[in-house]
Amino acid sequence: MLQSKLFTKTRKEAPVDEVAKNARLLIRAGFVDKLQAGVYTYLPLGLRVLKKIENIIREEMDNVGGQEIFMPSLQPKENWLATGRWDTMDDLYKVSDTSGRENALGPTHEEVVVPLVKQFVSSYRDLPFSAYQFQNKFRMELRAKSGILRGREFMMKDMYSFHTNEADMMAYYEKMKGVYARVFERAGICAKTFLTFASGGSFSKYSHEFQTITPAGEDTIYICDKCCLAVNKEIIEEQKNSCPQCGGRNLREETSVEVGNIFELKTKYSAPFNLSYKDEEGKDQTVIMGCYGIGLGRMLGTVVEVLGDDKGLVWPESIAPFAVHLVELGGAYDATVRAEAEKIYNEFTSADVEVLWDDRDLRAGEKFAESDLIGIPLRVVVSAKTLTSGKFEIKDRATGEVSMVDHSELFKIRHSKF
RNA sequence: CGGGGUGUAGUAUAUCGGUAGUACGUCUGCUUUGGGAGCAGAUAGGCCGAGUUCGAUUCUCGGCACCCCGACCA
Repeated sequence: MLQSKLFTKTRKEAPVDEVAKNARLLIRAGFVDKLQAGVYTYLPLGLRVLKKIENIIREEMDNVGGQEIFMPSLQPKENWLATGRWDTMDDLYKVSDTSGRENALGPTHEEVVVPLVKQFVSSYRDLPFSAYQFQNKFRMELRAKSGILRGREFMMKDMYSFHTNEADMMAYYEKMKGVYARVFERAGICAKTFLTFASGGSFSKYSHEFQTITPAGEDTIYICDKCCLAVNKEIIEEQKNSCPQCGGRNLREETSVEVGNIFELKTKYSAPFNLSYKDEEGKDQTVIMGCYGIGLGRMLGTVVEVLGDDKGLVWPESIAPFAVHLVELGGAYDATVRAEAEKIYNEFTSADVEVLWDDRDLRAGEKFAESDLIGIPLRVVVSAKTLTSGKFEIKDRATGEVSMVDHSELFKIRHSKF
Protein backbone atom coordinates (compact mmCIF):
# COMPACT_ATOMS: atom_id res chain seq x y z
CA MET A 1 0.00 0.00 0.00
CA LEU A 2 1.15 3.50 -0.77
CA GLN A 3 1.39 5.59 2.33
CA SER A 4 0.41 8.68 0.35
CA LYS A 5 -2.99 7.06 -0.16
CA LEU A 6 -3.56 6.37 3.51
CA PHE A 7 -6.26 8.77 4.59
CA THR A 8 -5.17 8.82 8.21
CA LYS A 9 -2.31 10.86 9.54
CA THR A 10 -0.02 10.50 12.48
CA ARG A 11 0.22 13.12 15.17
CA LYS A 12 3.15 14.37 17.14
CA GLU A 13 1.22 14.64 20.35
CA ALA A 14 -1.34 12.46 22.01
CA PRO A 15 -4.42 14.11 23.52
CA VAL A 16 -3.45 15.40 26.93
CA ASP A 17 -6.29 13.67 28.78
CA GLU A 18 -5.33 10.31 27.33
CA VAL A 19 -3.22 8.55 29.90
CA ALA A 20 -3.18 4.95 28.77
CA LYS A 21 -0.09 4.09 26.76
CA ASN A 22 -2.08 1.96 24.34
CA ALA A 23 -4.50 4.75 23.55
CA ARG A 24 -1.80 7.42 23.31
CA LEU A 25 0.26 5.45 20.84
CA LEU A 26 -2.61 4.00 18.83
CA ILE A 27 -4.23 7.42 18.46
CA ARG A 28 -0.97 9.13 17.59
CA ALA A 29 -0.11 6.52 14.99
CA GLY A 30 -3.58 6.67 13.47
CA PHE A 31 -4.61 3.11 14.34
CA VAL A 32 -7.75 4.02 16.27
CA ASP A 33 -9.98 6.99 16.90
CA LYS A 34 -12.02 7.53 20.00
CA LEU A 35 -15.68 8.29 19.34
CA GLN A 36 -16.57 8.43 23.01
CA ALA A 37 -15.26 6.93 26.23
CA GLY A 38 -14.71 3.24 25.66
CA VAL A 39 -15.89 3.33 22.05
CA TYR A 40 -13.30 3.30 19.31
CA THR A 41 -13.11 3.27 15.54
CA TYR A 42 -10.47 1.02 14.04
CA LEU A 43 -8.74 2.90 11.23
CA PRO A 44 -7.04 1.14 8.30
CA LEU A 45 -3.80 0.35 10.12
CA GLY A 46 -5.50 -0.65 13.35
CA LEU A 47 -8.05 -2.77 11.59
CA ARG A 48 -5.32 -4.66 9.78
CA VAL A 49 -3.84 -5.59 13.16
CA LEU A 50 -7.23 -6.53 14.55
CA LYS A 51 -7.87 -8.74 11.51
CA LYS A 52 -4.51 -10.44 11.91
CA ILE A 53 -5.36 -11.23 15.51
CA GLU A 54 -8.76 -12.44 14.40
CA ASN A 55 -7.19 -14.75 11.84
CA ILE A 56 -4.78 -16.26 14.34
CA ILE A 57 -7.67 -16.97 16.66
CA ARG A 58 -9.79 -18.31 13.81
CA GLU A 59 -7.07 -20.74 12.78
CA GLU A 60 -6.67 -21.99 16.31
CA MET A 61 -10.40 -22.35 16.89
CA ASP A 62 -10.80 -24.18 13.60
CA ASN A 63 -7.97 -26.47 14.67
CA VAL A 64 -9.99 -27.69 17.63
CA GLY A 65 -13.07 -28.14 15.50
CA GLY A 66 -14.75 -24.86 16.26
CA GLN A 67 -17.40 -23.92 13.72
CA GLU A 68 -17.65 -20.23 13.02
CA ILE A 69 -21.03 -18.55 13.15
CA PHE A 70 -22.18 -14.96 13.51
CA MET A 71 -24.93 -14.17 15.97
CA PRO A 72 -26.89 -10.93 16.33
CA SER A 73 -26.14 -8.17 18.77
CA LEU A 74 -29.81 -7.31 19.00
CA GLN A 75 -31.30 -9.93 21.28
CA PRO A 76 -34.91 -10.33 22.43
CA LYS A 77 -35.69 -9.55 26.04
CA GLU A 78 -37.44 -12.92 26.51
CA ASN A 79 -34.17 -14.81 26.17
CA TRP A 80 -32.63 -12.69 28.85
CA LEU A 81 -35.62 -13.12 31.12
CA ALA A 82 -35.24 -16.87 30.70
CA THR A 83 -31.81 -16.87 32.30
CA GLY A 84 -32.74 -14.18 34.79
CA ARG A 85 -30.04 -11.91 33.54
CA TRP A 86 -32.40 -9.21 32.21
CA ASP A 87 -32.81 -8.01 35.78
CA THR A 88 -29.53 -9.04 37.39
CA MET A 89 -26.94 -7.91 34.87
CA ASP A 90 -26.51 -4.24 35.55
CA ASP A 91 -24.16 -3.51 32.67
CA LEU A 92 -26.69 -4.75 30.14
CA TYR A 93 -27.59 -2.26 27.44
CA LYS A 94 -31.33 -2.28 26.93
CA VAL A 95 -32.86 -0.72 23.88
CA SER A 96 -36.49 -0.31 23.02
CA ASP A 97 -38.05 0.51 19.70
CA THR A 98 -40.99 2.80 18.99
CA SER A 99 -43.48 0.03 19.62
CA GLY A 100 -42.01 -0.45 23.08
CA ARG A 101 -40.42 -3.79 22.33
CA GLU A 102 -37.30 -4.27 24.38
CA ASN A 103 -34.04 -5.86 23.34
CA ALA A 104 -30.65 -6.37 24.85
CA LEU A 105 -27.47 -5.38 23.05
CA GLY A 106 -25.52 -8.55 23.57
CA PRO A 107 -22.80 -8.40 26.23
CA THR A 108 -22.26 -12.13 25.64
CA HIS A 109 -24.16 -14.73 23.67
CA GLU A 110 -25.30 -17.62 25.82
CA GLU A 111 -28.87 -16.37 25.51
CA VAL A 112 -28.61 -16.67 21.74
CA VAL A 113 -26.41 -19.68 21.21
CA VAL A 114 -28.28 -22.02 23.54
CA PRO A 115 -31.71 -21.59 21.91
CA LEU A 116 -29.91 -21.77 18.59
CA VAL A 117 -28.25 -25.12 19.13
CA LYS A 118 -31.39 -26.46 20.80
CA GLN A 119 -32.91 -26.61 17.33
CA PHE A 120 -30.18 -28.95 16.15
CA VAL A 121 -29.32 -31.10 19.13
CA SER A 122 -31.56 -34.01 20.00
CA SER A 123 -29.35 -37.08 20.39
CA TYR A 124 -26.06 -37.90 22.06
CA ARG A 125 -24.94 -38.50 18.51
CA ASP A 126 -25.20 -34.76 17.84
CA LEU A 127 -22.56 -34.07 20.45
CA PRO A 128 -19.96 -32.85 21.12
CA PHE A 129 -19.25 -29.77 19.03
CA SER A 130 -18.30 -26.18 19.47
CA ALA A 131 -19.31 -22.95 17.79
CA TYR A 132 -17.64 -19.60 17.92
CA GLN A 133 -17.91 -16.11 16.56
CA PHE A 134 -16.25 -12.76 16.42
CA GLN A 135 -18.71 -10.18 17.63
CA ASN A 136 -18.98 -6.75 19.06
CA LYS A 137 -20.06 -6.97 22.65
CA PHE A 138 -21.78 -4.19 24.51
CA ARG A 139 -21.30 -3.62 28.19
CA MET A 140 -22.42 -0.51 29.93
CA GLU A 141 -19.23 0.18 31.79
CA LEU A 142 -19.84 2.85 34.36
CA ARG A 143 -16.27 3.80 33.88
CA ALA A 144 -14.59 2.92 30.62
CA LYS A 145 -10.85 3.30 30.98
CA SER A 146 -7.37 2.28 30.03
CA GLY A 147 -7.80 3.13 26.37
CA ILE A 148 -9.01 0.15 24.41
CA LEU A 149 -8.49 -2.22 27.31
CA ARG A 150 -11.89 -1.58 28.81
CA GLY A 151 -14.51 -0.43 26.37
CA ARG A 152 -18.27 -0.29 26.21
CA GLU A 153 -18.29 -1.83 22.78
CA PHE A 154 -15.55 -4.26 21.95
CA MET A 155 -14.71 -7.11 19.63
CA MET A 156 -14.63 -10.50 21.22
CA LYS A 157 -14.21 -14.06 20.14
CA ASP A 158 -16.57 -16.23 22.08
CA MET A 159 -16.76 -19.95 21.71
CA TYR A 160 -19.25 -22.32 23.26
CA SER A 161 -18.78 -26.05 23.48
CA PHE A 162 -21.52 -28.63 23.97
CA HIS A 163 -21.01 -32.04 25.49
CA THR A 164 -22.87 -35.08 26.72
CA ASN A 165 -20.99 -35.23 30.00
CA GLU A 166 -18.67 -33.34 32.25
CA ALA A 167 -15.61 -35.44 31.55
CA ASP A 168 -15.89 -34.75 27.87
CA MET A 169 -16.32 -31.06 28.52
CA MET A 170 -13.35 -31.04 30.87
CA ALA A 171 -11.17 -32.76 28.28
CA TYR A 172 -12.06 -30.08 25.78
CA TYR A 173 -11.56 -27.41 28.40
CA GLU A 174 -8.06 -28.70 29.09
CA LYS A 175 -7.32 -28.70 25.40
CA MET A 176 -8.44 -25.10 25.17
CA LYS A 177 -5.79 -24.07 27.69
CA GLY A 178 -3.16 -25.14 25.19
CA VAL A 179 -4.99 -23.53 22.32
CA TYR A 180 -5.16 -20.24 24.14
CA ALA A 181 -1.51 -20.41 25.06
CA ARG A 182 -0.74 -20.83 21.37
CA VAL A 183 -2.86 -17.83 20.43
CA PHE A 184 -0.95 -15.61 22.84
CA GLU A 185 2.33 -17.08 21.75
CA ARG A 186 1.57 -16.30 18.13
CA ALA A 187 0.62 -12.75 19.04
CA GLY A 188 3.97 -12.24 20.74
CA ILE A 189 2.88 -11.89 24.35
CA CYS A 190 3.35 -15.43 25.65
CA ALA A 191 6.38 -14.57 27.76
CA LYS A 192 4.22 -12.31 29.90
CA THR A 193 0.98 -14.25 29.78
CA PHE A 194 0.04 -16.71 32.51
CA LEU A 195 -2.68 -19.23 32.92
CA THR A 196 -4.43 -17.96 36.01
CA PHE A 197 -6.78 -19.64 38.44
CA ALA A 198 -9.77 -17.43 39.09
CA SER A 199 -13.11 -17.71 40.78
CA GLY A 200 -15.41 -20.15 39.10
CA GLY A 201 -18.88 -18.98 39.90
CA SER A 202 -21.73 -21.21 40.90
CA PHE A 203 -20.90 -24.32 38.93
CA SER A 204 -17.20 -24.90 39.25
CA LYS A 205 -14.42 -24.28 41.70
CA TYR A 206 -12.29 -22.31 39.26
CA SER A 207 -12.40 -20.58 35.98
CA HIS A 208 -9.18 -19.94 34.16
CA GLU A 209 -7.98 -16.64 32.87
CA PHE A 210 -5.07 -15.71 30.72
CA GLN A 211 -3.42 -12.75 32.35
CA THR A 212 -0.71 -10.68 30.73
CA ILE A 213 1.64 -8.78 32.98
CA THR A 214 1.55 -5.06 32.39
CA PRO A 215 1.26 -2.07 34.71
CA ALA A 216 -1.73 -1.00 32.61
CA GLY A 217 -3.71 -3.96 33.89
CA GLU A 218 -6.34 -3.79 36.56
CA ASP A 219 -5.97 -7.26 37.98
CA THR A 220 -3.51 -8.52 40.51
CA ILE A 221 -2.16 -12.02 40.15
CA TYR A 222 0.26 -14.18 42.09
CA ILE A 223 2.62 -16.14 39.92
CA CYS A 224 4.22 -19.45 40.76
CA ASP A 225 7.34 -19.42 38.60
CA LYS A 226 7.91 -23.09 39.21
CA CYS A 227 4.61 -24.12 37.63
CA CYS A 228 4.30 -21.09 35.32
CA LEU A 229 0.82 -20.52 36.69
CA ALA A 230 -0.85 -17.74 38.54
CA VAL A 231 -3.68 -17.18 40.96
CA ASN A 232 -6.00 -14.22 40.73
CA LYS A 233 -6.05 -12.03 43.81
CA GLU A 234 -9.81 -12.61 44.08
CA ILE A 235 -9.19 -16.18 45.24
CA ILE A 236 -5.70 -15.99 46.69
CA GLU A 237 -6.93 -16.17 50.26
CA GLU A 238 -9.20 -19.13 49.80
CA GLN A 239 -6.24 -20.63 47.97
CA LYS A 240 -4.26 -20.11 51.20
CA ASN A 241 -1.67 -18.04 49.36
CA SER A 242 -0.26 -21.04 47.63
CA CYS A 243 0.06 -22.44 44.13
CA PRO A 244 -2.94 -24.63 43.26
CA GLN A 245 -0.66 -27.03 41.44
CA CYS A 246 2.43 -27.51 43.60
CA GLY A 247 1.24 -25.92 46.81
CA GLY A 248 4.31 -23.72 46.84
CA ARG A 249 4.08 -20.42 48.65
CA ASN A 250 6.77 -18.63 46.74
CA LEU A 251 4.44 -16.45 44.71
CA ARG A 252 5.27 -13.25 42.90
CA GLU A 253 2.70 -10.45 42.77
CA GLU A 254 2.12 -8.73 39.45
CA THR A 255 -0.38 -6.37 37.86
CA SER A 256 -1.94 -7.82 34.78
CA VAL A 257 -4.70 -7.61 32.22
CA GLU A 258 -7.07 -10.44 31.46
CA VAL A 259 -6.78 -11.18 27.76
CA GLY A 260 -8.77 -14.39 27.74
CA ASN A 261 -10.82 -16.65 29.91
CA ILE A 262 -12.40 -20.05 29.87
CA PHE A 263 -15.38 -21.16 31.93
CA GLU A 264 -17.01 -24.43 32.75
CA LEU A 265 -20.62 -23.48 32.28
CA LYS A 266 -21.89 -27.01 32.77
CA THR A 267 -25.69 -26.69 32.82
CA LYS A 268 -25.87 -23.05 33.85
CA TYR A 269 -27.38 -21.93 30.54
CA SER A 270 -28.46 -25.21 29.01
CA ALA A 271 -30.86 -25.87 31.91
CA PRO A 272 -32.90 -22.64 31.69
CA PHE A 273 -33.49 -23.24 27.99
CA ASN A 274 -33.97 -26.93 28.52
CA LEU A 275 -31.22 -27.82 26.10
CA SER A 276 -31.14 -31.58 26.34
CA TYR A 277 -30.36 -34.69 24.35
CA LYS A 278 -31.43 -38.31 24.44
CA ASP A 279 -28.72 -40.60 25.76
CA GLU A 280 -28.08 -44.18 24.63
CA GLU A 281 -31.03 -45.37 26.69
CA GLY A 282 -33.34 -42.75 25.26
CA LYS A 283 -33.39 -40.75 28.43
CA ASP A 284 -33.26 -36.96 28.44
CA GLN A 285 -30.04 -35.44 29.68
CA THR A 286 -29.03 -31.82 30.00
CA VAL A 287 -26.26 -30.70 27.69
CA ILE A 288 -22.98 -29.73 29.38
CA MET A 289 -21.34 -26.55 28.19
CA GLY A 290 -18.06 -24.70 28.31
CA CYS A 291 -17.28 -21.21 27.06
CA TYR A 292 -14.10 -19.55 25.95
CA GLY A 293 -13.53 -15.86 25.35
CA ILE A 294 -10.81 -13.60 24.03
CA GLY A 295 -11.15 -9.84 23.74
CA LEU A 296 -9.50 -8.87 20.47
CA GLY A 297 -9.19 -5.16 21.09
CA ARG A 298 -7.94 -5.80 24.57
CA MET A 299 -5.40 -8.21 23.17
CA LEU A 300 -4.28 -5.62 20.65
CA GLY A 301 -4.00 -3.00 23.36
CA THR A 302 -2.09 -5.40 25.56
CA VAL A 303 0.47 -6.02 22.83
CA VAL A 304 0.94 -2.26 22.64
CA GLU A 305 1.33 -2.00 26.38
CA VAL A 306 3.86 -4.83 26.51
CA LEU A 307 5.91 -4.13 23.39
CA GLY A 308 5.50 -0.42 22.66
CA ASP A 309 8.45 1.81 23.50
CA ASP A 310 9.17 5.51 23.80
CA LYS A 311 9.29 5.91 20.03
CA GLY A 312 5.98 4.24 19.37
CA LEU A 313 4.33 0.97 18.53
CA VAL A 314 6.29 -2.24 18.09
CA TRP A 315 4.47 -5.06 16.33
CA PRO A 316 5.44 -8.68 16.13
CA GLU A 317 5.27 -9.65 12.49
CA SER A 318 2.42 -12.07 13.13
CA ILE A 319 0.02 -9.21 13.76
CA ALA A 320 1.80 -6.23 12.23
CA PRO A 321 -0.30 -4.15 9.84
CA PHE A 322 2.46 -4.62 7.26
CA ALA A 323 5.55 -6.77 7.25
CA VAL A 324 7.82 -4.18 5.67
CA HIS A 325 7.90 -0.42 5.81
CA LEU A 326 9.61 0.71 2.65
CA VAL A 327 10.85 4.22 3.26
CA GLU A 328 12.09 6.06 0.22
CA LEU A 329 14.04 9.24 0.81
CA GLY A 330 13.96 11.87 -1.87
CA GLY A 331 11.97 9.82 -4.32
CA ALA A 332 9.78 12.81 -5.06
CA TYR A 333 12.65 14.65 -6.72
CA ASP A 334 14.99 11.82 -7.60
CA ALA A 335 13.60 9.56 -10.29
CA THR A 336 16.17 6.83 -9.77
CA VAL A 337 15.29 6.56 -6.09
CA ARG A 338 11.61 6.40 -6.93
CA ALA A 339 12.22 3.75 -9.58
CA GLU A 340 14.28 1.65 -7.21
CA ALA A 341 11.66 1.90 -4.47
CA GLU A 342 8.96 0.90 -6.89
CA LYS A 343 11.00 -2.07 -8.02
CA ILE A 344 11.48 -3.28 -4.46
CA TYR A 345 7.84 -2.64 -3.68
CA ASN A 346 6.77 -4.77 -6.63
CA GLU A 347 9.19 -7.53 -5.73
CA PHE A 348 7.94 -7.72 -2.18
CA THR A 349 4.34 -7.53 -3.27
CA SER A 350 4.69 -10.33 -5.77
CA ALA A 351 6.37 -12.39 -3.06
CA ASP A 352 3.21 -11.84 -0.96
CA VAL A 353 5.03 -9.66 1.53
CA GLU A 354 2.78 -6.86 2.74
CA VAL A 355 4.53 -3.56 2.27
CA LEU A 356 3.67 -0.05 3.29
CA TRP A 357 5.58 2.20 0.89
CA ASP A 358 6.23 5.67 2.21
CA ASP A 359 6.21 7.46 -1.12
CA ARG A 360 5.41 10.85 0.34
CA ASP A 361 7.48 13.95 -0.22
CA LEU A 362 8.66 14.48 3.33
CA ARG A 363 11.97 14.92 5.00
CA ALA A 364 13.89 11.96 6.30
CA GLY A 365 13.49 12.81 9.95
CA GLU A 366 9.77 12.98 9.71
CA LYS A 367 9.56 9.71 7.82
CA PHE A 368 11.78 7.90 10.29
CA ALA A 369 9.91 9.24 13.29
CA GLU A 370 6.62 8.15 11.76
CA SER A 371 8.02 4.80 10.80
CA ASP A 372 9.10 4.20 14.38
CA LEU A 373 5.71 5.35 15.60
CA ILE A 374 3.78 2.99 13.33
CA GLY A 375 6.03 0.14 14.37
CA ILE A 376 6.20 -2.11 11.33
CA PRO A 377 8.80 -4.79 12.16
CA LEU A 378 11.20 -4.26 9.28
CA ARG A 379 12.10 -0.91 7.77
CA VAL A 380 13.85 -0.79 4.41
CA VAL A 381 15.34 2.50 3.31
CA VAL A 382 15.94 3.39 -0.31
CA SER A 383 17.73 6.67 -0.91
CA ALA A 384 20.45 8.27 -2.99
CA LYS A 385 22.85 7.05 -0.36
CA THR A 386 21.77 3.44 -0.52
CA LEU A 387 21.76 3.56 -4.31
CA THR A 388 25.37 4.73 -4.33
CA SER A 389 26.38 1.97 -1.96
CA GLY A 390 24.49 -0.59 -3.99
CA LYS A 391 22.87 -1.81 -0.80
CA PHE A 392 19.70 -1.35 1.20
CA GLU A 393 19.48 -0.15 4.72
CA ILE A 394 17.32 -2.28 6.95
CA LYS A 395 16.27 -1.63 10.50
CA ASP A 396 14.69 -4.00 12.93
CA ARG A 397 12.05 -1.96 14.74
CA ALA A 398 12.10 -4.09 17.88
CA THR A 399 15.87 -4.12 18.42
CA GLY A 400 16.74 -0.90 16.61
CA GLU A 401 19.49 -2.82 14.83
CA VAL A 402 20.47 -1.25 11.51
CA SER A 403 22.42 -2.95 8.77
CA MET A 404 23.24 -2.63 5.10
CA VAL A 405 22.39 -5.56 2.88
CA ASP A 406 22.49 -6.16 -0.82
CA HIS A 407 19.54 -7.06 -2.94
CA SER A 408 19.88 -10.83 -2.67
CA GLU A 409 20.15 -10.64 1.11
CA LEU A 410 17.15 -8.38 1.45
CA PHE A 411 14.63 -11.13 0.83
CA LYS A 412 16.62 -13.79 2.63
CA ILE A 413 16.88 -11.68 5.73
CA ARG A 414 13.22 -10.89 5.78
CA HIS A 415 12.40 -14.56 5.70
CA SER A 416 14.99 -15.71 8.19
CA LYS A 417 14.32 -12.98 10.71
CA PHE A 418 10.58 -13.17 10.71
C1' C B 1 -22.83 4.41 40.86
C1' G B 2 -19.81 7.35 45.05
C1' G B 3 -15.58 10.89 45.25
C1' G B 4 -12.24 14.37 42.67
C1' G B 5 -10.80 17.19 38.35
C1' U B 6 -11.31 19.51 33.50
C1' G B 7 -14.26 21.77 29.38
C1' U B 8 -11.36 28.15 24.68
C1' A B 9 -9.29 26.22 16.82
C1' G B 10 -7.56 19.55 14.61
C1' U B 11 -3.86 19.51 19.13
C1' A B 12 -1.73 22.08 23.37
C1' U B 13 -2.58 26.44 25.82
C1' A B 14 -2.94 32.25 27.28
C1' U B 15 -5.85 36.34 28.54
C1' C B 16 -10.17 38.87 29.91
C1' G B 17 -17.17 41.26 32.62
C1' G B 18 -16.17 45.17 26.75
C1' U B 19 -12.63 43.51 19.09
C1' A B 20 -10.17 36.02 22.14
C1' G B 21 -3.95 35.74 21.53
C1' U B 22 0.21 32.28 20.91
C1' A B 23 2.49 27.60 19.44
C1' C B 24 2.04 23.13 16.87
C1' G B 25 -1.00 20.97 13.10
C1' U B 26 -3.53 21.54 8.50
C1' C B 27 -3.73 24.08 3.50
C1' U B 28 -0.97 27.13 -0.59
C1' G B 29 3.72 28.71 -2.53
C1' C B 30 9.03 28.88 -2.45
C1' U B 31 13.49 26.89 -0.33
C1' U B 32 15.49 22.46 1.87
C1' U B 33 16.27 16.99 1.62
C1' G B 34 19.26 10.91 6.38
C1' G B 35 15.89 11.83 12.49
C1' G B 36 9.29 15.53 13.08
C1' A B 37 13.78 21.77 8.63
C1' G B 38 13.13 27.21 7.06
C1' C B 39 10.50 31.57 5.02
C1' A B 40 5.84 33.82 3.43
C1' G B 41 0.65 33.61 3.32
C1' A B 42 -3.95 31.21 4.68
C1' U B 43 -7.30 28.25 7.82
C1' A B 44 -10.00 27.54 12.24
C1' G B 45 -12.29 28.42 18.66
C1' G B 46 -15.27 29.92 23.89
C1' C B 47 -19.60 22.18 25.41
C1' C B 48 -25.13 23.03 25.85
C1' G B 49 -29.25 25.67 28.41
C1' A B 50 -31.05 29.11 31.74
C1' G B 51 -29.97 33.35 35.04
C1' U B 52 -27.34 38.07 36.59
C1' U B 53 -25.71 42.30 33.47
C1' C B 54 -26.10 47.74 29.02
C1' G B 55 -22.81 43.66 27.61
C1' A B 56 -21.01 36.75 29.69
C1' U B 57 -16.05 32.83 26.94
C1' U B 58 -15.35 35.06 31.94
C1' C B 59 -19.93 35.37 37.42
C1' U B 60 -24.27 31.96 39.29
C1' C B 61 -27.34 27.61 38.62
C1' G B 62 -28.56 23.26 35.83
C1' G B 63 -27.26 19.73 32.21
C1' C B 64 -23.79 17.08 29.21
C1' A B 65 -18.99 15.29 27.95
C1' C B 66 -14.10 13.74 29.01
C1' C B 67 -10.14 12.24 32.56
C1' C B 68 -8.53 10.21 37.41
C1' C B 69 -9.52 7.29 42.23
C1' G B 70 -13.01 3.71 44.18
C1' A B 71 -16.91 -0.02 43.51
C1' C B 72 -18.26 -3.30 39.44
C1' C B 73 -16.67 -5.97 35.27
C1' A B 74 -13.82 -9.47 29.51
